[in-house]
Amino acid sequence: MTITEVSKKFDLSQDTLRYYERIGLIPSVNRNKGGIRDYTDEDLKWIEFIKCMRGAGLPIEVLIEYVTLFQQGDATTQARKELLIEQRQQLIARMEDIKKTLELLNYKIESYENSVAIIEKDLKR
Amino acid sequence: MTITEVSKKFDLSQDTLRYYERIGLIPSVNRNKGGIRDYTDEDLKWIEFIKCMRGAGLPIEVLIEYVTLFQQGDATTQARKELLIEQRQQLIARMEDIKKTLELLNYKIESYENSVAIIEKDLKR
DNA sequence: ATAACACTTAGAGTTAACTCCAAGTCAAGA
DNA sequence: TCTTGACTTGGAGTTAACTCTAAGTGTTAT
Repeated sequence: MTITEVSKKFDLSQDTLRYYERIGLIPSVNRNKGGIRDYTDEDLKWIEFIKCMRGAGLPIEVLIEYVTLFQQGDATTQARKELLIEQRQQLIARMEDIKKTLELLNYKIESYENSVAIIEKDLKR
Repeated sequence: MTITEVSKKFDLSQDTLRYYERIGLIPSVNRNKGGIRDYTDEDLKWIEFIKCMRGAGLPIEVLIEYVTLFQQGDATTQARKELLIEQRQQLIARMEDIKKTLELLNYKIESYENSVAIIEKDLKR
């Protein structure tokens, strides 16, 4: 699969895909005779995983570490697991923040609804 | 209340507090005779609100717009309400992303648990 | 064969959100 | 009086995560 196809499939710019590869956020992609990237299914799996994690806000640095550990083989499974558990904790905390903020937003929006209602009542007088 | 006290109360650096004021993210704070900031309860309310919103990731630009609208008075209540509704939408979307990612993380962690279990079984042979 | 186009690399530039720094002011204590 | 320390301002520097540019190569359509 070419970079153009991958870019469309995942809605990531070609620049971003090359950048991710350059910094080691995805394992390096094979080139064909002409030196052009040819993504394998394995590569696509990585991209999907990384895109999901980035979408939730996991830092690139942490994800690079995960990929690096992965490439070091079976000796690092424990470390990888711990890394994921740590990130899960962070995500749960983020979710709590968002929930709290959503409640406050709901409350504020409701009060705006009430005050708008009052203004409208005023207009009808 | 002095900037030191506010900084401690909300766990925001003095630099951040001054920065927020400078860019109009909080309405400007009164100074005493010596030119030193003296935060009112009203100011604290704003800081608490902004801190909550920033904690959930609302962009500074949007929050500045909200503060600006607020300072323009009652004519902007409708616009402010719409702004909050829009941001609520965004937050709900963020939350969905995080939920999806949490599920994937849970699944991955579980598989690491299983593979570790297998390794341990191997060791016992 | 030549033009058009997608691709390559290395490296510079951008954006958001701080964070730090320098130079200066002012009140309070030794 | 002198020094200490918290504060002031304006502006420069930093970090993360892209995003863009330039210069060059290789494949395809006319």
